[in-house]
Amino acid sequence: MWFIVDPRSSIPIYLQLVNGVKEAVARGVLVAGEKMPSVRELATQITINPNTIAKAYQELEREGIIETFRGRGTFVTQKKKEVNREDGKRILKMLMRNILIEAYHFQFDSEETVGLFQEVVRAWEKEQV
Amino acid sequence: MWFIVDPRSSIPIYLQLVNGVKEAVARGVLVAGEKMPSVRELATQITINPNTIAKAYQELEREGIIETFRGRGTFVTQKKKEVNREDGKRILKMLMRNILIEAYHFQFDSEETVGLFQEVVRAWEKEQV
Amino acid sequence: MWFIVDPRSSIPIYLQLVNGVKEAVARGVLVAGEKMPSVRELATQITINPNTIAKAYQELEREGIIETFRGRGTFVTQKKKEVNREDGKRILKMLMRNILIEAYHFQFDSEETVGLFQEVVRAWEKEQV
Amino acid sequence: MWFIVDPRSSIPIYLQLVNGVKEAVARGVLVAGEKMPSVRELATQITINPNTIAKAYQELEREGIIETFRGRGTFVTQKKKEVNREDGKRILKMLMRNILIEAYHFQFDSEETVGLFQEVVRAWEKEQV
DNA sequence: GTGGTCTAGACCACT
DNA sequence: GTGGTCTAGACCACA
Repeated sequence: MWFIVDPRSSIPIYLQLVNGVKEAVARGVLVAGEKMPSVRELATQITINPNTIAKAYQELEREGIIETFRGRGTFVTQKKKEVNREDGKRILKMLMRNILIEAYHFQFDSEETVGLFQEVVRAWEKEQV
Repeated sequence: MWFIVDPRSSIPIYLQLVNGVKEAVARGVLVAGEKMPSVRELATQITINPNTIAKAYQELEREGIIETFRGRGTFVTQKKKEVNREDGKRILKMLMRNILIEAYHFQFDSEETVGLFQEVVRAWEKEQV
Repeated sequence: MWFIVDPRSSIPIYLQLVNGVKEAVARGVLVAGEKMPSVRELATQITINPNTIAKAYQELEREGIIETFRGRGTFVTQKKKEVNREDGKRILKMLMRNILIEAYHFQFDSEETVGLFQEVVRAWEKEQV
Repeated sequence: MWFIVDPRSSIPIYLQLVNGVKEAVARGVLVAGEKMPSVRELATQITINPNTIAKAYQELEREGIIETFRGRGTFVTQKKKEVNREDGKRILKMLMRNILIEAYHFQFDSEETVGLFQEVVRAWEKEQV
């Protein structure tokens, strides 16, 4: 299942859910148009308060990943959203820079780090549904 | 100076400080054995609550980046710390995976993402002091 | 047809219907005495839950826009309804005030906003059937 | 005071707060950089649950009207935010169109409606602090 | 049945 | 002291 939340993690539960859904969509586990479990359903399934689930869903809706239809439920967004790739590039670059900093302190040099990244990419591509 | 803290950012100020120092060390701006500014000094310099600086230093000490000698001050750690590279590998892989998820939602494919990473690495290497 | 309902919109579908009918009447597309499609008919035509259509018709009847004659169907109201213009004035003023607030946050000044309003009025008058 | 909320209104309390703050800012009652009352403070003052206030503040932050500084409080945004005036124009036009529809049903003709709008604008300008 | 709103009350991280 | 998160439990509007 794509929703494993660790209530003891320092990452807020609702964010774990948001990330989980984003990952599931990115991996193809959740496909466009697919119905999401209802707030209550998911809440009982993973024994999390419904309000917390709702908060996650609202955040996901703001990010354009899912959309809710009043009275009918919540669904993975159909149409590809418009993204600002320049913004994306800036954010990705920052994240990547952070990785290099972390890598340094774990005593990985640039070459090793690039190798590791390629390894992760290969694993990721195999995982795609 | 090597730290710019943005009080507007959603990242806690003390963490911005921690990251700033880690980056400065990684880039070679701060070198092993170098004296860090005192908490009080830094606090007035960047007009941040001293408690916040202290918390950042505490965290940096916990991570083994700096060390404090009572009465003498705080210094960038001399001896290379022992790190568990396996732990590091696990953490780096997770961060890299997250990048791939983010990249997907910004509509970057794997190839572009790898390219971007190599670009960032090259820029990083040039920046080294 | 004169109603386009967007199930994605945050405005409830039944209200979109109400507004659609009110607009059609105001524009002269629907004229006094004209027969409205039956709930059932409309429901299949625009694939909306009949209950939703019924709720919209109920609201329209409450507002005196349409009237139902049992066994004969639903019609756009014939006789001009009596309205409390003072109430109307109050409501319109409040709506207009809200527009000024929104305009401010979109960085339109009063003059521009009035100009825009006049533009909308001219467009509206041309649209009349 | 700029926070009068009617718990019996059909408009959600948190939205009434959002609109109230937007109005106060537009009128100049709240000025850039000014400190907002703390969530708890406002909650006790207007006897509304703190969570509800927090929700309103979060929405206002998303809209760029206010900004929060961790541990210090919430403030009216300093720098003018970048807005998409084209989007604004579209939204304002739609709101204005709705006014014309409402006006029709209250039996105001275009001329009267424009007159009323100008009246509201004049009153608005006088109200500015 | 679906999500949205609200309350009461608790705990925590940050400054 | 500040906002952020979470729970439990309730009520309501919408389809």
